Amino acid sequence: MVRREVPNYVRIHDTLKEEVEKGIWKIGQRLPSERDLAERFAVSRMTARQAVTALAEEGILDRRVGSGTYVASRRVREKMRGTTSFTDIITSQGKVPSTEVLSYLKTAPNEVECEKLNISKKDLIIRMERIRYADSVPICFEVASIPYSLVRNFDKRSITSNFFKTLVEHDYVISHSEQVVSAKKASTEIAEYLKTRAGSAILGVTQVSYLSDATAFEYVLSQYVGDRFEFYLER
Amino acid sequence: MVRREVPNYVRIHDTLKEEVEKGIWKIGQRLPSERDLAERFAVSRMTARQAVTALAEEGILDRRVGSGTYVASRRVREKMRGTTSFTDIITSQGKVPSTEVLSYLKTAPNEVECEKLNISKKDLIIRMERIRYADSVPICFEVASIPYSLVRNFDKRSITSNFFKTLVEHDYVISHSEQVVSAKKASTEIAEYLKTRAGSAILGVTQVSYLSDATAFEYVLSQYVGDRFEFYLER
DNA sequence: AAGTGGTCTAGACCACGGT
DNA sequence: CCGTGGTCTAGACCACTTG
Repeated sequence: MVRREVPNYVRIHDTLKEEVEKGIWKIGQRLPSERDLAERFAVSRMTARQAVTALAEEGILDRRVGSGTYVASRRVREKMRGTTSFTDIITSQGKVPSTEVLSYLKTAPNEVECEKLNISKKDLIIRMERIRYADSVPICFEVASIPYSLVRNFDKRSITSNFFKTLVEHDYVISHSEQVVSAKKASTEIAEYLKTRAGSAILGVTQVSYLSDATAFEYVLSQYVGDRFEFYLER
Repeated sequence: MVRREVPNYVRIHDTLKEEVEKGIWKIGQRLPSERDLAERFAVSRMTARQAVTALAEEGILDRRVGSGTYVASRRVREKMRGTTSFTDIITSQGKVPSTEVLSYLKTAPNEVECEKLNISKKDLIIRMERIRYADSVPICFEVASIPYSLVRNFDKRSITSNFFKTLVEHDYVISHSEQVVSAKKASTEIAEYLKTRAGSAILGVTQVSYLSDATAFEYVLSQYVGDRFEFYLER
């Protein structure tokens, strides 16, 4: 066996996923059987199967016993992704997302930030306030806090825009996030930022995101204008 | 091979899960290796592995390469369960949940109900309005709609209380649900039901639940008092 | 060095669906 | 009937941790 950096089943998974995205396999179309895929990739059926299993769990493929494996509908595929990023959600609605950075500070963490990020009061954080827009309409005000130790060597732009992507490019492995969703009323300050009235309904989301070693790398407090945004979830 | 109703790996999964719940394997304790489990259940390692894989994906077990498979912490296990039922959430906060049924009708569906439940205007539904309490404090007003065809042979009580359990007992297989979460303000009527002020913040959740054959079996519109309830999610 | 989980093989039999 | 996915076997080698 040749020395591999990536397991065969991951390679097959990625290849098939790419082929579905490129439209080589159309929605609803039947893929080659597991036996044929095994032959194509020169692996055993169990290995090909492991790749297909992952794709089916991601909602990209749909298995039917006795019939075959099919490309799942786009609707199912998008649903399976679950709550996606702000950028993705706005884009999928045919609108143009944008972000205004109101502030960007290197500072000492407050008590909530210490607790959520599991750091000490002596540590430092980057704290930034942003407003997110869809077609120039303000949708969300958010405060993001990031341990400074993690981003010491990053430039500002790689933190303020697509921070997740930056982390991945530096070989950090993002694991999961916890969210708490609640409803409240807009404060005068927030209402002004979001061009709505004080006391209007706000959807509040606090999110803590973790790396694979269980380090909390970001704590975000978001406030969405109630009548301009809603979350879709599936379980 | 003996005729099986249940695959071996499911049987092994269920047995191990039960043993973890009973405390036969304590939190943090190492389980027998996959090879030992295979021997114990008289199956191949791949089959034992399939059971352990499922348990690891459920967050019940924690695999460590080169070390072993361990019982995950309760915290992880509970988080993995994701948003649980109202009853579970309230109970876990040490409060007593209760439900008041305001109305229970067999009636024609409105347009939203037809769309969400994928039925025709000629079909009938059961529609019920309920208020849910934690320690006698109103938390939520909800309207639930269920296709009548599905519950023709059920008595009222088996529908109004723990409907999901009733379905399972009648061999229906519940698959998944879709939810949309939003924030709005309380109407005068809802505020009265929930003993709060008109215009106070409300967390709105609409949920459509599906059986394994993709039949929608329940559409629920819930309105939670914003300052008495919040949702926890993990992805 | 010994044991663990991660990956993989080259087969096999089954129930189910009709591509 | 024939091909499909679902399940299963009895091995194997690897990289990793050290119970």
